[in-house]
Amino acid sequence: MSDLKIYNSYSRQKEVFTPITPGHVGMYVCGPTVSGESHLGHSRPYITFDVVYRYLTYLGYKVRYVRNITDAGHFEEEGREAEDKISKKALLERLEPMELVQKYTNLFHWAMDRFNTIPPSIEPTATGHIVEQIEMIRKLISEGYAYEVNGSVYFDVKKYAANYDYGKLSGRIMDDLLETTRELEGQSEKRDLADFALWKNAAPEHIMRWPSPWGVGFPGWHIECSAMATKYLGPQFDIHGGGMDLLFPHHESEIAQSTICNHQNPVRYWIHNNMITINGRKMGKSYNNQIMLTQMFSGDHPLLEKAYHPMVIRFFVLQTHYRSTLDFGNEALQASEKGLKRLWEAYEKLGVIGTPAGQAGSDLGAGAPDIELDKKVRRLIRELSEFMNDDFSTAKVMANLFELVPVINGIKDKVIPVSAISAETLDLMKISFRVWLEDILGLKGISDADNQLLQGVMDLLVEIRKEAKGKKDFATSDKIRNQLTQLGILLKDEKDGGMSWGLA
RNA sequence: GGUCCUGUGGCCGAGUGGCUAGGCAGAGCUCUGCAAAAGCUCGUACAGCGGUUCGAAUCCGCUCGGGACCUCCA
Repeated sequence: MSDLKIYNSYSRQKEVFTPITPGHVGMYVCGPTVSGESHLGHSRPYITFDVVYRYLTYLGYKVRYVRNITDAGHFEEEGREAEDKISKKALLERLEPMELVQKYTNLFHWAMDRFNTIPPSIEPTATGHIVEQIEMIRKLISEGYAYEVNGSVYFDVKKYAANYDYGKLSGRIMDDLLETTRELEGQSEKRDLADFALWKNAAPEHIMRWPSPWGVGFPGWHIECSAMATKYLGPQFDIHGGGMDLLFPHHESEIAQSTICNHQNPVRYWIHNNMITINGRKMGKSYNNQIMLTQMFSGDHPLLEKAYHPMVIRFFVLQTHYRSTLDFGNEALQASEKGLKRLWEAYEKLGVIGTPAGQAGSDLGAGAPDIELDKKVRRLIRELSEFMNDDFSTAKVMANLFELVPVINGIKDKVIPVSAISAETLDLMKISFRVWLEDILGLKGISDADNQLLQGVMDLLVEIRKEAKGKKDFATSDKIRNQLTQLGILLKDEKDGGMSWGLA
């Protein structure tokens, strides 16, 4: 169906993508833990996999995209009581646990919408799949790979490692794991330090709790993904994505659980995105260096020089390869902002080239065809697919789109005659920009000027200014432009006598 | 300590051994009533030291620096 190559974290090499069921793709991506507000770091996986989803769809695959909401809260915070993060905070904020979870889920959805990410096909919650998780744990016990102690159930990693390749995904060596695993609460009841919890007995103060065959408790962190992925995508599916920080232990454990339960390796292609760093360090709770998305959008954070539009962040993320780290910085963000504006304006100009509105039509025939230019344009467009097929190289895709910008501006400003490129090439450019910019990269313009009323008022002002300019009444024309500038509206004179405007 | 990744011009970043990625900032020029925008031109960067090679940012070794995971984590 395509020549798409994906870097598979499991094999550590690029592999040609071949779906299990021809024409269909099952993709699971680890979603957010909604015990708190999403920060800038969270934008990376969801934007990355949104583009993966969009591209697979563009290639013609019918994709079932499953992304979970972790709302059951996790535990085992070192040194503390086995207290659920969510329930603890709930007490502080005097909210019901589910009320809190709902609040952050809504906030997450709001941010994802602003990023223009397409909602997943299914967005299952951990709390909504307690039954499935319990069922899976039962199965693991009956298979002999899990054991119960004091109302908790653990996965027997040592036994699994003896028969399967535990640690392959994360490059871990079993012997090292046994030595380097830290002392954690509840460790004593495990048979081995490397074992992980499938079900935890809930202490009395623990608010989130469900009855189970082993008593009242709550599910372990890794089991939800295995249970929900199996339920909606089957015992083996095509793509599993998530942040690199989830490689171990989360994804390694998922493989172990699912393999025992379903008797096959659950995932064909593992895709992991790299981290967003700030001053070279990963953004994360433990580092206390996070900038929340609400703060990014509002500019309300000491590290932010200004507010950044969600599309600027999306652009920023896509300008680098998903497997590289991306370093946060005001200068870099502002570069993205200007870059996006330039690209988007060129895209809008492209839309009217060759039409009566954009070109007078009189000088359309002027100038000889520029074979070289035509070839260059076609090459740049052809390469877009090649780059994307090479493990989603969005950075290169954008570089090529930028190389087309001077061509578009040149034609618009009549530095390059329209006739330099063939009508077919012009059409190809128009279609390509729409498909790549909007459909695949999922970008949108930043300007909020889609207001009918404002549009009408601006048309009027532009009209008056044109008249003033015609009479060489520069006092009036400058007044209009300067006053608008103060209001945050940039008015620009075009080469062809027209005027364009946009919000600064 | 173990495993792994990484070090590119002012900033962010592509880079498959030989063919100036790209964006932003900066400089000059053109266009323009002025401005903005736009167009053209410019910086010869690859942590350091060795090695392999006709040729290395790209492969190997060492040194120095940064980071990730091993604990919740996108």
